[in-house]
Amino acid sequence: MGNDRETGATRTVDVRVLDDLAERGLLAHATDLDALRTELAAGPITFYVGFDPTAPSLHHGNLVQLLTARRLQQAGHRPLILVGGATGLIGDPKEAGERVIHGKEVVATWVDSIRSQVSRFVDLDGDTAARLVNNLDWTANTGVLDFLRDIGKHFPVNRMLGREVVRTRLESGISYAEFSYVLLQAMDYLELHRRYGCRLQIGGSDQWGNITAGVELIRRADGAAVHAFATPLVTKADGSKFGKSETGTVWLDSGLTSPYAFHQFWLNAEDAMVEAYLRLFSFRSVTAIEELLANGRSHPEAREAQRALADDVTTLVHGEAEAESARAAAAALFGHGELNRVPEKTLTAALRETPHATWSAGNGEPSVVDALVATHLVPSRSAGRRTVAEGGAYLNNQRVTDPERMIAASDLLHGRWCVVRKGKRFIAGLEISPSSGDAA
RNA sequence: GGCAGGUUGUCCGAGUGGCCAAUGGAAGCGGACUGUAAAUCCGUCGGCGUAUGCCUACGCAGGUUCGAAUCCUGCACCUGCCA
Repeated sequence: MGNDRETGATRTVDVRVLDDLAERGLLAHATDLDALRTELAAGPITFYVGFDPTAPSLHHGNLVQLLTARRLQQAGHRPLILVGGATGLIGDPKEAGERVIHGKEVVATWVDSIRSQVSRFVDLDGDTAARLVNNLDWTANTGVLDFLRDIGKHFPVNRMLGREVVRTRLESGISYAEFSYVLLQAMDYLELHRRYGCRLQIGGSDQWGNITAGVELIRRADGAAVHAFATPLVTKADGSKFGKSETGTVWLDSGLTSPYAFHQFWLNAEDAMVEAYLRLFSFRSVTAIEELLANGRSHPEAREAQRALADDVTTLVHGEAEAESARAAAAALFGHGELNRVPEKTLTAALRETPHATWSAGNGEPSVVDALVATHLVPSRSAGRRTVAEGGAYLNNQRVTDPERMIAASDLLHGRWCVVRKGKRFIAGLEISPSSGDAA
């Protein structure tokens, strides 16, 4: 990359960024690519990507756009990361139906948490420092008349009605608020274009309609030709949504999805898709990825590509230390050695990474079903009994077939832990704590 | 506006008075095989529960009946034909 941070002189840019993005499969839709390539090569440009606060955290799907912003920044361009304090109050229309509208205070707290979350993916200092923006700053004081005259006047309703989402929602119903969402997002681009000279918007392919609306608004309102491209929807090999059936949404917030669970998610990527995921989510070069896969083909059981993917993405999102802990925990728990040979310190650290619970010895010996329920591996005692009946329950990696099987002191590893497993890959720790105080 | 048909479990879709928590398919979950992958095969699959048990459920509200997803009445929504 041709930046010369040391001298602080006129920055140069990596002229190959766009080709790299294309090679990684990151360009699902785009406006005039040749024009964009020329402009990106000519010097640093300002671009933007936006996220609406619909939850306290972003999830793995948002990562594609976030990392694409990072790639563009590393290539010498200036990111504007928009967190939609205004658009989040309205809601982007989706096919499933009208969104639940959240309280303003709630959305405000989500804006805050997402702003801090987003910060770790871009560089906030230096020549190409990223800037965090909030569209509430320019919408909050916009009067409805000005909005309708300056923005609304540029939107033909017949065109708006032709949009795919709107068409499907005309059947089930769509509120005026959601119908108007596109105007807000288009206005964002216009505003960022005017304020910061923003000339490129990126986003997920589901945002493409909103994105092009902004490009068009800028053309109509300011007569300027700006750019946009959309990243693809990440899918599994069969075309279904990636990350849908695993244990719910894969959040970037470590309080919602633990680094261990996050690491496991990537580690379980399908063989057929792991190369595509590496291109999309890792910062390894495409040639390095190809080499990694070529080397792995002779011994796929080592799943080197999955490990690289899980390590890379976990490091990006949670940092090297957390990635290392997650990796070490998996090694200890999924290793083929005896669990009681795992040193106490390692075992404790590993189980602390997984879902874990404490059982007070004062409650008597827990049964296997108790352990499954306590660690939330199953939602109820019935489900726990069913799991045991199906042969899917393990205590310290030994299958348990009797639902009445009690966990005795002799079962405990290092006198306090037992490793509870459901199926092949769901592991949890149960710590038996001596009933402090009254007993003993 | 008139006539006809529909509304069933996470989804699709059978079921026309008791044997119905409801055939079948998909998804999910577990097992076998593997590699914490895919495919395949097997099992499981409303909730709770130690239980031959309890609760909730066949659009909504009533009714008939010992007994209703199934029959009757009203209401809501969807589909087709006619105006």
